[in-house]
Amino acid sequence: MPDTATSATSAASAADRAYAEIRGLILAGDACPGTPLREEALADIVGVSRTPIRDALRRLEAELYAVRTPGGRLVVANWNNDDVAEIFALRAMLEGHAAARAARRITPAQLAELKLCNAAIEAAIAQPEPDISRFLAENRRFHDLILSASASARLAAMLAGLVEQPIVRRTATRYDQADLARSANEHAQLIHAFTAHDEDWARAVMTAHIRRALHAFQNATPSK
Amino acid sequence: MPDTATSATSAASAADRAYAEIRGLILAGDACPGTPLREEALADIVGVSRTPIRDALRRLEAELYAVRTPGGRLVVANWNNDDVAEIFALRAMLEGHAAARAARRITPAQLAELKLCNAAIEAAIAQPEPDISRFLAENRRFHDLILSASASARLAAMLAGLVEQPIVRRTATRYDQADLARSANEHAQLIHAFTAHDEDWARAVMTAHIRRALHAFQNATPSK
DNA sequence: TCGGCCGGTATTGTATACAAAACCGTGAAA
DNA sequence: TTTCACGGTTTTGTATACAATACCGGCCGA
Repeated sequence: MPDTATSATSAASAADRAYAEIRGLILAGDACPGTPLREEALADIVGVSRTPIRDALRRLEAELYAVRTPGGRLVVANWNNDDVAEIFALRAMLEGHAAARAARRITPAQLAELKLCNAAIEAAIAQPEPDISRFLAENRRFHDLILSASASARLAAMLAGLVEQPIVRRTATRYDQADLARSANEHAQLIHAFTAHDEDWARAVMTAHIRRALHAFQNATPSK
Repeated sequence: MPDTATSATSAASAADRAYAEIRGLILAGDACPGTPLREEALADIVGVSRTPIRDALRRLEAELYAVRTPGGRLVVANWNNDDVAEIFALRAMLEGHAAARAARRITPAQLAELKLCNAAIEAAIAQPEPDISRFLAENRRFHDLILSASASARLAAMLAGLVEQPIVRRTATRYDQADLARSANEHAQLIHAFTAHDEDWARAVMTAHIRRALHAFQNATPSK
């Protein structure tokens, strides 16, 4: 079962591989909250020296996958439901902002690409047995296209650490066919807003799109 | 002439000092946009080895002070007026969100501290010759207090790389006495909103507070 | 004259060695 | 019994050496 998050084990720098692998350990639950992240131990696991491990840990710390104890040690962070809700709230704000910017700047070529992308999404979910992996890949591409149309490197950097593919997956796997169709429909609405270059419309649709995902996610993970 | 941004040269890790020093070089204009940031050269300047320099550069890259060329080299980023406007827009959103969260969670003790802080601000600007340095220090503390009352580590992390003290300084030094008073008045309004635990009010006042700062900044730096 | 190969040089990526500091168990004194 | 100090051990911080790769000049052929 290939996992989009934990793969990418080759053809990148050692630091990138270390980042992906350690992140995978955390997200898979192999390293539960509070587990110390010791550089040498991780170096053994990943098969590289401490230097790229440190690099990876700095990134994970910046994205709050790890937190620093008063003494300077790193441990796996504990994400409660509130943290996840906060991530969705921030995503809603920032992606809403991205959509607003994109509405003003999007080019006909980008718009065409967006339409093709959503067509692919509709194709993936139209079948009796929806292709969730393809839905996820194309969904991600859809949001990335908007982000690049928004032309703000800063926004892209801030969102990079916020879009947790495993969370998106957990949300999407709980979507029934109607939910998936609703998602594609919201994308279509976004395309209309972009075509009209209507910033407010685009922002509102995107915000609603993501806030709906939050509640779908919360229904998928009821108590804890 | 002590500068709040470039000082802090002691009693911290070498990586922290390197970060502060390199950041200072960029913000002071000693390293103009496009200048390559070579690790060894910076190591000589700061007086440490390449290891903490790399650490500092990774942070500066994450905060978009530096950008990476296709080949993996770092150069000083070029911030145009649009970038600065985007920073203010993001700050307005995120600090607005922080204010909303704080309105729900703030404790009486935190509220009292906030009142004291704004009293200090009012004292600093009430004189015929306003104490801008003190205004800046207390203003920063005011915003930090709200951030901590919002109780979101993620929000704090995202805002950390966004609040450019030199930009704030450039804005404040152009404020006349009426502007400074208006700023303190907006803080007072925030305190009222917090006292009433009115999220929407707090968010609106904070958003307005920061968007006004944007325009004050743009008036201070007209063309370029 | 121009475009593409090709080698030296500069620069970053990674590994390792050493220094400094934090953790933790032990034991003695109150 | 509790608290505090101490020393060994573990862990991170920094420096340095080496490897890999990108840059840039010149040279050659068209």
